Amino acid sequence: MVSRREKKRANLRDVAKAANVSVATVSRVLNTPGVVQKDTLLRVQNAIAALNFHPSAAARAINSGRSKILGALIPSLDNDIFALTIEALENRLGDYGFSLVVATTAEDPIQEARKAKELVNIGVEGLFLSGVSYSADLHDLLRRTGVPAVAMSYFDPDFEYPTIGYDNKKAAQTALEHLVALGHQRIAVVHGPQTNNDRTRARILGASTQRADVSVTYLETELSVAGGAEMVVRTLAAGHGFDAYLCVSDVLAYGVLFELQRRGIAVPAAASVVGIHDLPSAQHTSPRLTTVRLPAKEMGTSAAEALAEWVENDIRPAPRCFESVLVPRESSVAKPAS
Amino acid sequence: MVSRREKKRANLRDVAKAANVSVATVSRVLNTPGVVQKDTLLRVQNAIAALNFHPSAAARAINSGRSKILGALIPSLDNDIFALTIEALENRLGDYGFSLVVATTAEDPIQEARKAKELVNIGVEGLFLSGVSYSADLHDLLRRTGVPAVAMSYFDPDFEYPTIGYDNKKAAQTALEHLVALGHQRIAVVHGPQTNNDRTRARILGASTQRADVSVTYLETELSVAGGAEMVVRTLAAGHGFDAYLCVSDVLAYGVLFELQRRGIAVPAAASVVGIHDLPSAQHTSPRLTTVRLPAKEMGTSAAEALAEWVENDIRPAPRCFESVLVPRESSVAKPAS
DNA sequence: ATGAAAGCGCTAACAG
DNA sequence: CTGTTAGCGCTTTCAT
Repeated sequence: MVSRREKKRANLRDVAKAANVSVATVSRVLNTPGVVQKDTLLRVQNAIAALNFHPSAAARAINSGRSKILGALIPSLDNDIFALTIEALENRLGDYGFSLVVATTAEDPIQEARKAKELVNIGVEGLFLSGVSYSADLHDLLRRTGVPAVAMSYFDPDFEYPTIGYDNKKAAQTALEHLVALGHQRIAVVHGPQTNNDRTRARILGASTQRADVSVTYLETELSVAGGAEMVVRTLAAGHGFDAYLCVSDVLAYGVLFELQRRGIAVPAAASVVGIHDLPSAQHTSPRLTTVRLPAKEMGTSAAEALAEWVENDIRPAPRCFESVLVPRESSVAKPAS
Repeated sequence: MVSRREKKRANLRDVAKAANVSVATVSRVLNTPGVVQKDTLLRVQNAIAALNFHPSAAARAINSGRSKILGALIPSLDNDIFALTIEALENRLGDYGFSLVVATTAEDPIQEARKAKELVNIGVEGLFLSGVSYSADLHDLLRRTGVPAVAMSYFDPDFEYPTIGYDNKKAAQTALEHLVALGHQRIAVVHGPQTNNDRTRARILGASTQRADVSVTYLETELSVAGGAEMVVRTLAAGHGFDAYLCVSDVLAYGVLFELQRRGIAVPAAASVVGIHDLPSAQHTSPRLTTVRLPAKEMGTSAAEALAEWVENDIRPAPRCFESVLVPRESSVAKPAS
């Protein structure tokens, strides 16, 4: 194996020498090509190509104070929930010349703060947060360093940082109202851990009703397909009989749907199931999943633009709320008169 | 809003001044604390804390030539297939002090080469590749720059770069043999696009048999749940009658399973379905999905260690092949005698 | 329009 | 054990 330091990369000086100009000129053709004479420009560009020169990002960063790197703090990649958003972020950021470094936090504030610090230390110019509940440590870090940050997946115009997300409470409300309108009265709300998860808490808040003839039972489990399945096993064992399951995430809904079917409980005939998110596969389950669509991709794209503009042009983005919309499909149906 | 450039970050010199030592000493307490005297050490550390000093990654990189950043080129985050691996990569890399920047390529060699170049330009010290088929451009880039790279999701001990993955052909073979052993004779092999995807090609190769009494039909579709579903719609419309569907990825299997059920074709009674991968949710579908387990997480962890060691200690990792194992579940069953 | 030269924040000899 | 001093590769005045 050849050593990987065989021939060192060409640098500004090399190019300057080759093109018979000063390093300053080379730097100019790189950054402000407009101000250099046509023929020198060409000569330098040729030298650059010939030497296969690529400016060192580090050296550039040290001078300009710009790393062109943004960081994203996300709970997990374990499920599709964030993957779509991350992909959208990365794609849009590319257009702005930013790279994205991803750090997972497992929804743990300690880890979140630690990873945030690492990101700042490697020089990220901005941060994407998931939700608005973060530790005092993270808060301090952001204040001290002044690193711009936008929070995604949540909307709160009063939050310290711009939020680009959706109204989680309303989304859950929409789902619940759908179920109530369908005549369901004993409703199970299946959700993930509330600790450190403001999205979940907001959705739980939304999944409630004043109506006396409707009972809502809140069931906490792991935020995963497995968690949803396990919840069904547990409620059935406890003898609960629910008309409908409102799952605060599609991932949970999948688990609930599958497990109900496995137990011979027909969906939607014997129980309705609705989710929140509208993951790509929600329209392919059998029956297809009724859910409230959260525009993960659009949100990612928008957040990317917002933070890029902020970092690049110092224009602080306005908070933005994407609408969530009910997508009625076959997993929910009117309760048969009993 | 306060400007984010209010008070400039403290630097080495500031700390040196505050601690009444030279910059070299400060640098030492940062890198080789062992060699500096106890009390000076303390003094410097206090100054560091007091000034809230954080070394500049860029400056460090420019000197040491080390960015402590690794890049990953992956086809997509759209489905769970790579998400688990990425998460494992990121987690393990953290232990080595490396950050991970993720770039998606949409399985397009042009994009792959472009993103690889970007990654190299921002100074990544190593690259994670997905599979072993990459463009001449990428190849050149790697040769020229000498950036270490490991290829994941594929095993080929003769590949130019170390591969850390699994035997895709064998995995498909395992799945097919399972189906054949069950007595199935008309088998549909559902797969994603072969173009630029060596994993898919290898699996297709594996999903074949010499037996004259078994017919295998290859069906190409989009690599997604939607693709699997659409395939079923198409084959049914064409009047095909298959005993079993061998889906070269769980994602496809989900789509096939769901769509068959929607059409009233009972799985496994009327048709068996098997996948490859064993995604976390495969054990929760109804019926649970028979699949061949590919250890995505372990592979990610291992690849992280391999590349970290290579970059850090210049020890080129040996190729590594993880075993795939059949996980028989309820979606496949012996063909009823007809 | 171009060049000379002074750094950016840090590491790494080399002295002491 | 600690300080001095060169750079690393680039951007940026300030001259010319």
